Amino acid sequence: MAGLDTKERILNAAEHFFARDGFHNTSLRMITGRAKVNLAAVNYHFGSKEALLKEVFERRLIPLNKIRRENLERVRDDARKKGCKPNVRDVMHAFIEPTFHFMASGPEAKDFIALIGRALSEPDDTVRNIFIHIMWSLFILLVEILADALPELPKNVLFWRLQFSMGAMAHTLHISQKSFPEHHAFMNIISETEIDSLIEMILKYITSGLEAS
Amino acid sequence: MAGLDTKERILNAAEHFFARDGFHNTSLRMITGRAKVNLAAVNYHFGSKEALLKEVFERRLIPLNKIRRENLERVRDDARKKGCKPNVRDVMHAFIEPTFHFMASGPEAKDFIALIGRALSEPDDTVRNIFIHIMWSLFILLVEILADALPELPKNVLFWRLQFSMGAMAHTLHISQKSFPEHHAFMNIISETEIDSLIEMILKYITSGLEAS
DNA sequence: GTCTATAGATTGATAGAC
DNA sequence: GTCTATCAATCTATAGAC
Repeated sequence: MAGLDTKERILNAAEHFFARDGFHNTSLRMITGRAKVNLAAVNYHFGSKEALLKEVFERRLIPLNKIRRENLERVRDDARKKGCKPNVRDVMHAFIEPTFHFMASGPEAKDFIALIGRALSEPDDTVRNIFIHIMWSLFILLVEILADALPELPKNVLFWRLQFSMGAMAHTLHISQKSFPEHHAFMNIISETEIDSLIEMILKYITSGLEAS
Repeated sequence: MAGLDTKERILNAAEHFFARDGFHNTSLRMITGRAKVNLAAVNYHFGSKEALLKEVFERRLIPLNKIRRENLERVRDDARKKGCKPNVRDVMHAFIEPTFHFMASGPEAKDFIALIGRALSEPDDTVRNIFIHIMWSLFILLVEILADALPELPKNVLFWRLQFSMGAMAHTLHISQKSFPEHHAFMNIISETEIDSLIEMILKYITSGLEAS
C-alpha cells in the first residue's frame, strides 16, 4: 500500500472490510486505520460512506461487466451468423468466466469477489440496490440471449432457473473465503480446488440445470 | 400480537427485523418498539442481543430439522430395504420440501424464511456461525446419503455440486421477499409462482445438476 | 490535502424503583 | 416482571487550524 495514493488506499481497505464484515459492520475508523490515512479523508475524497461503497463496486464492476457484455454479444452474434441458437454452456461461460478468473488474479481480488458473492443477499438495501443498479442491464442481456438459446422453455421457468444459477454462483464466490466447522475432510477440498476446475464444475452443473427437460 | 406473552412478542418482532434489515442493522429499540414491550425486557428475558438471535433461529429450526432428519432417514432406510441406491430427487426433496412448505404456512413464516435464506451469506460471523452450528449435523447426514445415491461421483465434485445447490436454495428463499428494479415483466412471475410449482422447479434443476454426467 | 477535535446521534446494556 | 433513567461506548460527519 506504500506507493498508492490516499484514494486508492481507502478503496482497498474499504473493499477488504466490506467483504469480510459487511457494510454496516465496518466503521470508517477501521477503514482509515488500515489505509493509514486520516479519518476525515474518507469524507473529503468520497463525500460519505455510502458513496465510498459505490466506488468500491464501480472500480471493479465496470471493467468486469464490459468484458462480460462483449463476451455475451460475441456468443449471440456468432450464433446469428451461423443461423443457429446460442449454446447454453457458451452463454453461461461468457457470463461466469470473467468473474472467476478475476478471483484468481490476486489477493485483493479475493476481497472483492467475496463482496459481490454476497451483494445480492445483503441484509439492507443499501448494498443490494447499488449492486443491482450496476448489474441490471447486463442481466437483462443475459436473459434475452438465454431465451434465444432455450426457446422452448416457458419464460417463468427460465427466470427461476436463472435465479437458481445466480444463487449457486453467488454462494460459490462467497464461500471461497469462508471456513467450515470441525476438521472435516471437505475443508481441504475447497482450498485444493483449482480455479479452472471450479469453473468447469459450476458450468456443468448450471448448464445441466438450465437445460433440464 | 395481543394475546402472546412478552417473550414470544419479542421473538416475533426480532425475527421480522433480523430478516428485513439484518442483525447488526436492527436495534433493540426497533424490536421492543414493534413488540410493544419495554427496552429492558430483551436483556431480562434473553440476556443479550446475540442470545436473542440464537433463540430466533432455534424456535423454528429445531422442529424443522427434526422433520428433515426423519425424511432423510426414511429415504435412506427405504432404499436399504429395497437393496438399491437412494434416489437423488427423493433425497433432495426430503431436505428441501419442509422449508418451502413452511414458507407457505403463514405471514410470520416468511420473515424467518428470508432470514435463513440469507444466513449462510451474512456479512459477519455472528449470524453465520449460529446457523451453521445448528445445521451442521443435518448437512453431514445429507452428504452421506447423497454419496450413497451417487457412488460414482468423486467426493470433491459432490461437495461442490451440493454447495451450488445450497446457494440456489438460499438465494431462492431470500428473493421470495425482495423486489426488482424497473417494472419488468419478470416481477410478476415471482409473485404468481405457486409454492408447489416452485418446489418442482428447483427440485428438477438441482437434481439435474447433481446428476450431470 | 491532511490533521485534531468534537459535535450530534445512536447503540447495547444495566441499575434501581415499583 | 416491568418500568424510567442513564451510562459508556460507538458511530458518521464536520469545523477549522495548518
